[in-house]
Amino acid sequence: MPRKSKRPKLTDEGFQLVAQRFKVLSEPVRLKLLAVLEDGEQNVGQLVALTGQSQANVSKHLSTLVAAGMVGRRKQGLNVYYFISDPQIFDLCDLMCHRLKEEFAAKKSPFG
Amino acid sequence: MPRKSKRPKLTDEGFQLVAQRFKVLSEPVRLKLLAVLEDGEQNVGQLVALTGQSQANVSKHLSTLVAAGMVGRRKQGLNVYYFISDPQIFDLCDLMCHRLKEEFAAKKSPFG
DNA sequence: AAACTAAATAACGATACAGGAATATAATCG
DNA sequence: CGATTATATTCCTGTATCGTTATTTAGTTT
Repeated sequence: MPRKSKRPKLTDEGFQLVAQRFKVLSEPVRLKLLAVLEDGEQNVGQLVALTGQSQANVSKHLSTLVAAGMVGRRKQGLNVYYFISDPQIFDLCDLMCHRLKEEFAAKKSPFG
Repeated sequence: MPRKSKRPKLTDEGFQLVAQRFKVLSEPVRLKLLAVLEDGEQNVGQLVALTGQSQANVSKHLSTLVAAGMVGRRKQGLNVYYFISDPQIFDLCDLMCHRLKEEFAAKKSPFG
């Protein structure tokens, strides 16, 4: 059955933009970075320690998140602090997690 | 500033699952297929016509969507009809689009 | 300035995935 | 049964991207 609420259809460019944005969230390390940053800003060294990823890798993923406008940066001395600049992202993650929780309701779940 | 609502942190496996799911939505053709299916079920031939993609490509993307549990299939004679099996997906897309609309508010927008 | 530290970038190999062309499967029709 | 139609799958090529190592840049300290 069709959906009730009519939604304006996107142009091809629109689909591409939305897809690009989903792609940013389609990487476990980036999701982990976002999750850590949800508790407050952290510098790169801290993020390396908290995620267990290499410094180079963390830096690259942070660049991606900044480019997507999801995260902001603030330089302070030698350190660079990153912070969530688009908290709406967590609404997306919540929705996704909610659905996954339903699927895993019966099994042993990776959701704390 | 930290977020107010405490959310349970995911395990590494959890992050991977969420990422996998976002990845399914990170492809313009798949988004277009979902958008078309929102108006009601369609068979592969119709989807090929409506998306302008090759039959093989449509078939492959549909497999991905089925594997992710987002669409279902129903065989009828020679035709196979696909339909949305997880309407919550559109909530995700709406959230994403809403955010993008804000960003594009001033410019010429690809959102009809 | 030289030495040191934190972070970013470059270069590389490996893997994943989109899309095209060709082929295979499956259901229908004659 | 053979032919035909709709869909799926296989094989291939190009491209993107993850992660590592090494290097570079920027800021600090002495």
